[in-house]
Amino acid sequence: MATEQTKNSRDSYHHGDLRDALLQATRELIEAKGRDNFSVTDACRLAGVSTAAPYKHFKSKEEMVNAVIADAMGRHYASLQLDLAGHEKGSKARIVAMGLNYVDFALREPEMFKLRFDPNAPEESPVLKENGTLVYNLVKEEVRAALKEPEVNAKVEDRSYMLWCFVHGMSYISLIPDVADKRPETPVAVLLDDIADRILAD
Amino acid sequence: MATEQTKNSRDSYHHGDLRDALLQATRELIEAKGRDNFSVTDACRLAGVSTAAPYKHFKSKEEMVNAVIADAMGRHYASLQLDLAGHEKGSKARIVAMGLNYVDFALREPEMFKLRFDPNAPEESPVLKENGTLVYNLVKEEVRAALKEPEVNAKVEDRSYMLWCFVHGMSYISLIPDVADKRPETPVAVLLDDIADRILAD
DNA sequence: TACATATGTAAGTGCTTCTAACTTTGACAA
DNA sequence: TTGTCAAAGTTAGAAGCACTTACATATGTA
Repeated sequence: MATEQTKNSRDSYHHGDLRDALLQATRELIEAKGRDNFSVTDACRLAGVSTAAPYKHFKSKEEMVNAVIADAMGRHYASLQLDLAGHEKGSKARIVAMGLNYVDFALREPEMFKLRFDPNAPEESPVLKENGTLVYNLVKEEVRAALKEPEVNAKVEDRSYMLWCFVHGMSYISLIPDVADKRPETPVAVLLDDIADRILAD
Repeated sequence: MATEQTKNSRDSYHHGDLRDALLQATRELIEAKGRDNFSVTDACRLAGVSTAAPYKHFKSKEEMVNAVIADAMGRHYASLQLDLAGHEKGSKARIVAMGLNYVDFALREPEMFKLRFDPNAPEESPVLKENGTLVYNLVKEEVRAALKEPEVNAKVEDRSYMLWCFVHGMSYISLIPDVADKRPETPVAVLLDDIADRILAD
């Protein structure tokens, strides 16, 4: 009897969980064809509903995409927590792990990564700002501990920002087509370890 | 008599220099309203022609945008040459100047900067790749000289890449809305000088 | 069982990119 | 000076898009 109540497949007039289905379709389509080639119509086709259906769940295409970005940030944050768990707090290894996690996510979900930092309607999405602050505070706290500073002072701010700039740039550059010839042989993890030493040095 | 021949303003059936006018309109509109909100129709309105006119000069909207990006890269390269002129070859100041130039361009033409590194149809635009290689070779040569290495070896490759990652990330981060609270008080130029020391150190 | 509400559809508006067929203009050869 | 052609505009329209309105159907609850 209980199994009768959940009808996820499209065997009736009502979908069951269209909101999620649309988010998934949106994410897959954006990741497959790029932000510029995504259309709500395509997402509807994938979910098997009419083109008007999404507007019962989202105000606009923009809001749909923003919801997908927020989802991606959730996944990113979860994977970060997982990666951090294996390293001792205040260790350089932990900082390197954070950097690697950042780069890995960019490679895993390039379109999500790019959209996260260049959304169409930034001011509409305070979720992104909160998420960013949350993660960046984590970075600063790690840097503070690694530098053995009693508090997050100007020095910690500077070094944290340097690390972020480096890791962010490395991630973005990894996504640019045709830069394979510019990337050195040295593996990403080694480069990260190296730069961490340099930035954490006095 | 000679003045009669050049008719740049739209006082006749033929425009005179529609291609350039469209490129300028495209650039202005993208920079003003963002890549996602640019339409060829708008560019036509600005240039004062019908919506079919652009297709006598460009194959598609994509090609139009790519041409505008290529233009922007030309301006960027010119400004780089200008900024380099004032500094001695092989000096750290010259490397810092390159970084500052990069960040400045991103701030000056944010949409062009973002599009340059995330175009819609990358494979169609070998111009971008050539431009990138040209500039990056400049960086590597500067780093080689600063490190006093006889040639561009693995060490030079690594350090150049580190510098690029940092500067690229710094530029991108400067364009993210609502990160003012994360940016340290320390001026960009000082941070660049600091990181250059760290990356060029043994 | 009645009904309010949530969630779907069909149809249509106005915008978009891009094409096809036509018109105007300027350049150049006879 | 004039005829012809290619270049560079035009208008009209096809196909696809985001989104709205009015309507249909299902679900939960009194």
